[in-house]
Amino acid sequence: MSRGNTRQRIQDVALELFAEQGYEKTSLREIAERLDVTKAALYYHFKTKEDILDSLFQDLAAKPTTDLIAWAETQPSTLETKLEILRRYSQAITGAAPLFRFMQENQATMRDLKIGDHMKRRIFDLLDLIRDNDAPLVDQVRCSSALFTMHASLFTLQHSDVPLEEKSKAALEVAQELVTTAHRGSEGASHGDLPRTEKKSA
Amino acid sequence: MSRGNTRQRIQDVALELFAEQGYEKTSLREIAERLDVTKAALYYHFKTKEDILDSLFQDLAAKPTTDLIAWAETQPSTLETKLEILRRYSQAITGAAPLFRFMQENQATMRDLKIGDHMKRRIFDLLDLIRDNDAPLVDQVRCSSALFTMHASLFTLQHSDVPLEEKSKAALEVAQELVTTAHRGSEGASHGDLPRTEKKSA
Amino acid sequence: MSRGNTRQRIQDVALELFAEQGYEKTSLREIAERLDVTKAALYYHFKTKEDILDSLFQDLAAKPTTDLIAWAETQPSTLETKLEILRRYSQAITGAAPLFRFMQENQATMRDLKIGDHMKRRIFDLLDLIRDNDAPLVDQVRCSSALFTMHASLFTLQHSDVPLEEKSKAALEVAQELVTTAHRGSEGASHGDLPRTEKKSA
Amino acid sequence: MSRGNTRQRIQDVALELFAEQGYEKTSLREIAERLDVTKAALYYHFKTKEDILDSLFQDLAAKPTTDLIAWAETQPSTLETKLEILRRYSQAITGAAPLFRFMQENQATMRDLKIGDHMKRRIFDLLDLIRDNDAPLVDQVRCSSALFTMHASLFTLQHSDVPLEEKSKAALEVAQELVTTAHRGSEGASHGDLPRTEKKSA
DNA sequence: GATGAATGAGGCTTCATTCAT
DNA sequence: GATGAATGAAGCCTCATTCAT
Repeated sequence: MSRGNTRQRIQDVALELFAEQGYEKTSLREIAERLDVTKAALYYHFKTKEDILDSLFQDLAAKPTTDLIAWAETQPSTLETKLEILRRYSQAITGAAPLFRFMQENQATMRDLKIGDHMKRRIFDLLDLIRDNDAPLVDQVRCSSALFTMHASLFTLQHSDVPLEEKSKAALEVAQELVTTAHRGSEGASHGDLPRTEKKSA
Repeated sequence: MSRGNTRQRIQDVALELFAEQGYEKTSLREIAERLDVTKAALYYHFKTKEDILDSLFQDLAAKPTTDLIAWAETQPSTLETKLEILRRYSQAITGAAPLFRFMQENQATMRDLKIGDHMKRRIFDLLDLIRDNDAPLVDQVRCSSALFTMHASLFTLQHSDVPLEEKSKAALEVAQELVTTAHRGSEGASHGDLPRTEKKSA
Repeated sequence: MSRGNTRQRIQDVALELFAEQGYEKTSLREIAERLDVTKAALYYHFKTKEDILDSLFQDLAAKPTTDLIAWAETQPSTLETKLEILRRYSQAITGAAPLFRFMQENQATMRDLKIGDHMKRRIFDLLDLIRDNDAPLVDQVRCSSALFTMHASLFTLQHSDVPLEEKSKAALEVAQELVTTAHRGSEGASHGDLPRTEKKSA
Repeated sequence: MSRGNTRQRIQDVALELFAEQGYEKTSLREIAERLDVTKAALYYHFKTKEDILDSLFQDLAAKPTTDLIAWAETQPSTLETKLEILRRYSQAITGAAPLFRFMQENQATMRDLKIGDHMKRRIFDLLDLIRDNDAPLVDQVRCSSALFTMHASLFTLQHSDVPLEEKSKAALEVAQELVTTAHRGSEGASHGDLPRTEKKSA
């Protein structure tokens, strides 16, 4: 019956509960009960509670974000690259939505967790690829905001009627618009026409 | 020395610790020790742990946001009004920064707390005053994003060198820009002069 | 009923159980049950399990041994002094018999405990006051043996019929004899005949 | 490589860890990990944790001590015999040093272990062969002390610079001296002045 | 206005052991 | 000859809360 899949099942249930209730409020007892297994069984598969979370991070978020950053670092720092970074990041987030939701909503907790540091570093790396450190503060905020928009729009608000994918698409659009504006700004320059990001969707 | 101000001191320390470490990870023991007082003393001033948090909310966030919403509801739903809402909200946030930071970073926890509901309601009220429910999804995301931008820019990122007030100002600017874009979009078409917030950085 | 004496009662029961069963095999649950109190109550009075043991050490063994060493350091390093050290140490041990028995029988455990170090240091201090570092190995062993004799004779063997005080006295006597022999040896001296330790009593 | 020797390797590692850390604090997990084997493998070779210890006792200590006692029982109860017993016991101890060290340092634990009883019996048997039950208490303590001296001198003190064998030799010498003194005393008989050790305290 | 003492619930973790394969 | 998976018991500890004083 419970063949080799227990580890996976633990991860599934844990992610669900962590995302739903938060890390602290989810006890190993609860996870175990949900799986009809003893707490000790969890410890056969994972060394600590934090380890369960770490494994989720490794399995769901580590590779995509690492790959994205690696790819981005080989690209020229053009607007097109930045927009593509956002698009790919949007995909990464959507592909591991519950985990990213968890991170959004448990930031205080994350500060003492290994994955807190990991993620922080990665997000800063992304940010650095998107923004220009010499640009005016407003432009930098635009870029941060681009990232937060994607995080927050998906999880914080529950336009429950709208499917995730549409929200994701809309968030990406707004994020790209923000980065475009920032990019245009830091380039200095005069160009008659506005960054009509809306064109894309037209 | 510690005359009638113990209640206040409890609030101060609690807010500091809640913001720094999160709600769950801050124990009453810790608060009491910091004040050189017994846990039981806390219970003389507050009925429960959650009560301490609620009192902070009442004292720091309730009035400003309630007032803001009340005021906003008496205004016409013009772009100017919306921009003013953002400005005032920016002030409210900055005036109670640690508390808002706490909310940002403890969203999962907030879900089971009274003030979680309170704040959620208020933010949705604000959102409703800013966005047009019939507008395209992208515009709605712009408006949400405006709010999140103000929340997130202040607390999540540590441009530690930049003073809070400048960050606050920049965030407001981006937020207003987002709402302006959204507004322009939902109004359909023709409007002679854009609220070119970008001018400032020019 | 349980007025201010709970702390004391915890110590009493703990010492009894630690001595009887060993440190690891005595659980806080057991101590609590014996006192008809909850485990949490123990934690009101002591920060950790180890703390209970430490407090016993402080209350029963620290002062006597510290005093003894302090006194001994003010004395000349004569045989009389050494014999008096043994006498006083014998008293210290007998006065805190269960604790010393505990130490004897839980040496492996003591290695990871704070009091392990403390006691080790103290015993080595005593040893240094009794033996001569330049003396032949045999004499050094005599001195160590003197100390061990007092420890071991009291607790390891259960001549259950013989009262503690007589055992204590006999052990002291043997210990003093050993140190006397050692002392005579290190004093140089020429004695054609074998180290007839027996001479001493002649 | 690891042919039929796994059982042996388990014993080796277990003895090392038991002696180093104590019985309770050494877990089967730790032993298994050191051997790069699963805990379950240990159970193929031994029925319980205690069984591992017992096997060590059987393989290292049982035969030598049994033989020693058997031999001693065939001998006349002269001083020479006693001194020879000590010599042989010294060899036994030195030959299984880690195991004897373990016993020394885990006496509390040994009380609930099968080998605790075994060893206790054996040591008492030895003691009975060495001492005279009708002798004065002091002489009996001398004999116990002789045994303890050999145990303790080897393991408790770390004259780390002195090689084990020299310590062993010195300890044996002191032990023999103690027994000699005791023997001369219990022989009662005619020697002008008794070993009136009590004089000292007079 | 606050303390001292205690509780009950529950947290994470570790252990020796089992058993089907 | 050994593993993989799991269990049940128990360990230490922390927490929010209560209440008599």
